[in-house]
Amino acid sequence: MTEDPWRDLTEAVAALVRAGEETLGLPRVDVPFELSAPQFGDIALPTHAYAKAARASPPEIAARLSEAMPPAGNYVSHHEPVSGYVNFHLDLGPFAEHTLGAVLQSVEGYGRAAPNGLRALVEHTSVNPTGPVHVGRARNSIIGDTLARLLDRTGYEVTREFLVNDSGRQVLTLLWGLDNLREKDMEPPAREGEDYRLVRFYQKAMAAAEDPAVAEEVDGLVRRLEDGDEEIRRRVRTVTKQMMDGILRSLERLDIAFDNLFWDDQVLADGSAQRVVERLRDGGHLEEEDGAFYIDMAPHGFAGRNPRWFLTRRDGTTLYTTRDLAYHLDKFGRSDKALTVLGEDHRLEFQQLSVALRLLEVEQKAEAVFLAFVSLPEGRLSTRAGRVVNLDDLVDEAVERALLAVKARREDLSEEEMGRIAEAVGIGAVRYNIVKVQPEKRILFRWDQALSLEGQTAPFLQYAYARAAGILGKAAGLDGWDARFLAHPHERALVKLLARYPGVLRDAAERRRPNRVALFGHELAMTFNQFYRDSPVLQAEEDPRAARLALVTAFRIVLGNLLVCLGIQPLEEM
RNA sequence: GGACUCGUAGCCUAGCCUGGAGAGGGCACCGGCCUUCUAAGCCGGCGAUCCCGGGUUCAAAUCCCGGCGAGUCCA
Repeated sequence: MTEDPWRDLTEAVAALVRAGEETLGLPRVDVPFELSAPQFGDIALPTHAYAKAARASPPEIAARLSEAMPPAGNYVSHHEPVSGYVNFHLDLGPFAEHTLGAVLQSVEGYGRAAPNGLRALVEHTSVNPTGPVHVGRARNSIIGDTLARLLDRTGYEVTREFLVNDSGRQVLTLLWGLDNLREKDMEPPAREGEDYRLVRFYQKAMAAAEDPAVAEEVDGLVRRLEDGDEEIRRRVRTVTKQMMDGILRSLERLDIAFDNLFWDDQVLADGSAQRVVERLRDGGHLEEEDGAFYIDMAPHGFAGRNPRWFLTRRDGTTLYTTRDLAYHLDKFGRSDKALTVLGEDHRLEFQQLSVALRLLEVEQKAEAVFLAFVSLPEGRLSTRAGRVVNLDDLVDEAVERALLAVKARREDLSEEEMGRIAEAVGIGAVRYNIVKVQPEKRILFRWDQALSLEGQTAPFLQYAYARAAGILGKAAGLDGWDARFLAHPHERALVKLLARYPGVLRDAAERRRPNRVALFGHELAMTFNQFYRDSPVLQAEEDPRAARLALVTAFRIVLGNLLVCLGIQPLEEM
């Protein structure tokens, strides 16, 4: 049984409405919705939908319906008709008791659904290992990691996976660079780490590959790898591993980690990529042109400039798409839900992949979340062109700014404590500023925006958490409390938000909108700040004090859970 | 040429799936609040043709159609 106090309330309201409908002989109408304006109560039912059947005006219906319903219900103190709506008012005492009780009992478990017995595989980041993580890639990592956390909380057994593309042209171009370019001809690396050392070879090699002779050599490497040349395979793996070390270390600092790295060359080595091509060919789904195989997508509703989806090149080598197809089949064998976080440039390809999976008569469907690009004022991010903002630099800068802020207000803390807080604030700010924006929305990267520490940001939430922790640290603990002593509008608002938290997580997970959690967190923290101003806790009379302490305790638990769900560290002080 | 995504105050953004009560938040700007639990905060003010046009509906930022602009893709 999963705790969800808000659902309990809406069900109680629905029960009243059902009773009223029955008495009046009205058809059943769903969805009581929540209110934006508190002066109208807590939950409202618009009655316009009844108008036709009742042959009456909404204000009349509202009046009759309110009259016909039982005057109160579970968690509902009363209701009244107001110009076409029935407004329900929650009975704050019992509802607060129910909500706070649920939070205090479940603690970290509050907002977490019971295991559903299903395995979810979340693939994210999966960039070509050709250079350090830049902010565009990091958007994928941050949103992917947050989605994984959300699915975990909605009951899935989650695996986080990174598809390492170690058999594509890009990586082989890098390998060519290592064989043919000299380090002493290059600028020193921008930072420490193998990824920063190697990316210079990649950039120069890509430039060199403009020359057809060089491109020809790279093609040769691609062919040798596909033909099973062990030496090439081993060397690619070595380079890729070095690069991945740097990439994973950058992400680790943001508390982003993977359960599994899937090495792309595996589907070549074990023959599964070739087998997929054969299966499609045997099924009669492939066409051929000069030895290259493709699926004609035109019958499947694709009408672009070129509706052919190629699986192999003329020389028989596979394309990225083919390997991805084989990889998906592998994923399906290991999971009940396979979700991939992709750049929006993969949209069409993903649809084509889905068609191919259908042709293969695979039952499970691939799911994807698409992200719009992050760009700089001077253009798209490009590792190849060196037009990037590296994640490491962004994080360093954020932590540095956070450190200045801590130093300015907390001279009492030790250097070490200030450093710890700055790290959590800086990293939190970076994650939050990225995750708060809806995935489909394009981001124009601006330093001041990415580094912002005020307003709708992680430190705003962390600060509210620290304030709550501060109060609780000074209180002796929680004995008996009576929720009926909560009465102030801000207390009511806070209880309602705490009650809604489990539903918000579920909704964010189902709709793949992690930004909703981030924005809900802001609302929660903002409401707490108002409560903090208006309702003194420690100095209050005994009964309100106990009730408010329970509220603050519950708030700290819920905001803490929310922050962890966003990969942001809650801070006891800041 | 075709397809998909986005368009909400000077700037950023929520709401759109599932249509309902003066379109919610943040930044910037102006004015207030630290002798009481941390001012990374709070309160007030300024600021919106919800891209444009049509349609559906008692009711449209939200649904449908047609434009326009931006982004992305079509070995």
